Amino acid sequence: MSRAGHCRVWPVQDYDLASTLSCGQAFRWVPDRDGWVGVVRGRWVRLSAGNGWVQARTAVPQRDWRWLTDYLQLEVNLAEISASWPQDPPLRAAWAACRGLRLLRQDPWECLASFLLSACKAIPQIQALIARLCACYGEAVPVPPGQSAAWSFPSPERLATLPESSLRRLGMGFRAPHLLAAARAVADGQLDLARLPRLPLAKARERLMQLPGVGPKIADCVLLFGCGFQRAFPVDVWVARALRESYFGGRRVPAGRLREFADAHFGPHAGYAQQYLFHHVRTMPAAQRRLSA
DNA sequence: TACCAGGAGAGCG
DNA sequence: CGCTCTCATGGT
Repeated sequence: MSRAGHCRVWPVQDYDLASTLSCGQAFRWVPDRDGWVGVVRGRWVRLSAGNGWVQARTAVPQRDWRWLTDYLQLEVNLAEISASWPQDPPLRAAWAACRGLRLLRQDPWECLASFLLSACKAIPQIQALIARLCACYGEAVPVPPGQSAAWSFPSPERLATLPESSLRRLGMGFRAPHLLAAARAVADGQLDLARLPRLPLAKARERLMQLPGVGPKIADCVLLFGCGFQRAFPVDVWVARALRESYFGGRRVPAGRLREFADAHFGPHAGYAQQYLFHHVRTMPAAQRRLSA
C-alpha cells in the first residue's frame, strides 16, 4: 500500500473501531457494510478494521495522514492507561467488557457545538440533529463515485451569521441560543479554542463554562474529547448511575462530588475510565454487570 | 399519558 | 450547599 493516495492501512493492537466510533463520544459516524463512513476535519473518510489493523479510504488522495492518525489516536498505548487505574472490580469489569475502546481526539469546535446540542437528548436524536445541522449549514465535501453526499461540520463563522429561528427550525429547542452564543464567541475570537489545551485543566474548564449552556458536564466533554485533557471526567446521567451503583452503595450523590471522587480515585487517565464505565453501563444490563464484577 | 433523554441555570430554604 | 422547576423536542 503506497503512503500517498486514497487508501492507507495501519497496524494497531487492541483497537475496537466499532465501539470507538459508536460509543457516544462522536456523533457523525454511519455504519457502512463492514466499515464506517464519516467526515473528519472536512474530509470524507471510510474506515474499516480487522484483527491488528485499521484501514482508511478517502475521496481525495492524501499526502499527509496526520489529521486522521491524530483523530484516531493510533499511537496511544491502552495497556499503559489501564495500568494507571486502580484495580477495583467495577472498572476491571468495564475494561474487560469494552476491550479496545479508544478515546478520539476531535476538533474542539465540533465537540463544543455537538455537546451543546446533546443536553437532555438521546444519542440517536443527537446524531439526527447534528446530521441536519451539517446538511443545512456545512459545506459539501468531495465523496467517491457512488457514495452519498457529505458535508463538513459548519464553521462558527457560518453559524454566527444565522438568526436563532433558523437553528430552532432544525429542532434544537432551548439549545439554539446556546449554540449561537458559542459560535459568536469563537468567530469573534473572544474564545480561542486552540489555546485551551495549553491552559491548566481548571482554567480551561472555567473558560468554557463562561458560555451560556456550558456547565461542568459539557465543558468536560470538550476538554476530554477535543482538547486532550485525559483527567477531565464528564458526569452525565449514565456515569452518575454507574458510579452511585459501584462506589456509593446506590445512594444519590451530587454530580460535583462524583467528579471529585473520580479525579482522586481514577487518577491521570480518569477520562478514559469514564468512557469505559459509560459504554459498559449503556450496553450491558445491570444484572450481567454485577455478575462480571 | 407520563416519563426520559450524555444539562444548565435560576430560585428557594 | 442541595433541592426543584423550567427550558424544547421527540421517542417509548
